[in-house]
Amino acid sequence: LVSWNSILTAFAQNGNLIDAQDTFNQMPEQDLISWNAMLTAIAQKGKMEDAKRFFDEMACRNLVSWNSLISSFSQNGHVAEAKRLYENMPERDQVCATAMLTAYSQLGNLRDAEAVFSEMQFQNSISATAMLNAYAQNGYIQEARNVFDQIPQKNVITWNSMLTAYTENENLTEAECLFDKMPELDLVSWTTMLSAYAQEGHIQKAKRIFDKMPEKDRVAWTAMLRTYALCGNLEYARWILENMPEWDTVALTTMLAAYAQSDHLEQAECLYARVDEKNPVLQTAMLSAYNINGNLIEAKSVFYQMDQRSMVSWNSMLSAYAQHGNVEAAKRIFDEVHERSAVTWIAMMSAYAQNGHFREALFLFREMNSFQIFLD
RNA sequence: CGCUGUCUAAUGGAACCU
Repeated sequence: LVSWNSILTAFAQNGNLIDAQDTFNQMPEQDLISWNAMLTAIAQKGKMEDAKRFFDEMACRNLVSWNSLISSFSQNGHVAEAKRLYENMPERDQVCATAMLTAYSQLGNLRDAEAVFSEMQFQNSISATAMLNAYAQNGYIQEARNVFDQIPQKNVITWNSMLTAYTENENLTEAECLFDKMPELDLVSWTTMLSAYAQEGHIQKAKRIFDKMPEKDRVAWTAMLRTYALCGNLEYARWILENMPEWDTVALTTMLAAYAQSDHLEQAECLYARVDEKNPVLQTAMLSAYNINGNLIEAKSVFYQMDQRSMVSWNSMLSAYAQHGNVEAAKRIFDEVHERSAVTWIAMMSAYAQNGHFREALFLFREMNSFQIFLD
């Protein structure tokens, strides 16, 4: 049973829902762990209606079942639903409280995050770190630091969180100071520091960090690639790409964007052609590379080749039409798209504004507020 | 009897608008 559950979990973590489902159906017996693993697999895919139905069908549930469902709701942006479940739970533990805390924080709702934290029966270092991040992400560095100082057992994640608190708030001096004091450095610590230097334009320092790293993963390589891209050194950026052990979508999109933003569309095309497996994210990156350079025809061609058109690709097409003065086409996309983010709304508003339709832009702005779309 | 393994919460890189 344990091995069956391991297989099930492995599929779930790869996002392979079909195989996970097969495994679940084929195993000789299922225990609560199997049900929970299956629930998580469905929910992580964002199929929240299915997840809820599965949850309701479960013969018995434990805290993990509840926590899994609640975390998934909040991670998929349905914080209100997560909150409803949270308040109806038979009992609560630190896991779901921490998940709610993070959800509130990401909505900018620091009050509720604080409330959840202080109502917790036992605060552990994970929940405290989540609170630290909540303060930091909403701009309260000193409060974050206070939480940090009060955590008795700090692990690498705690230290990394404080490091990010400083770098995200552009306090490089404090970040450096903290970095030097850290008892242990992992990939995240190094990469955080590297990106901080990159953001401030300290290319040499970033490179020095990169060279000092005892080991590097794809994230570190991509961060270094991005560093060179940001300062317009495309050759070094490409060199990094060619030397990284394994390419992934993020590395490739970073390189494509770098080419597109500096008028090297041919290079972008060339790199794109070299990739065998073109996934929707990569296609979207190439599409917007064309759009940045005003090539609506090629952008459309990529767009129509895609079998899954993500919201990001729709947004890109919308603003491409707007740039060409075709407000009607932009509006058509806006109306027909089945999912909108804040970016969609802003893109449509500026489509109106850039083409002189100020009244429509204002109307849309009011409509957006009534839909409770919040800007980051 | 004890221990170990399988499910849920905290930190780093990219593409769409401003």
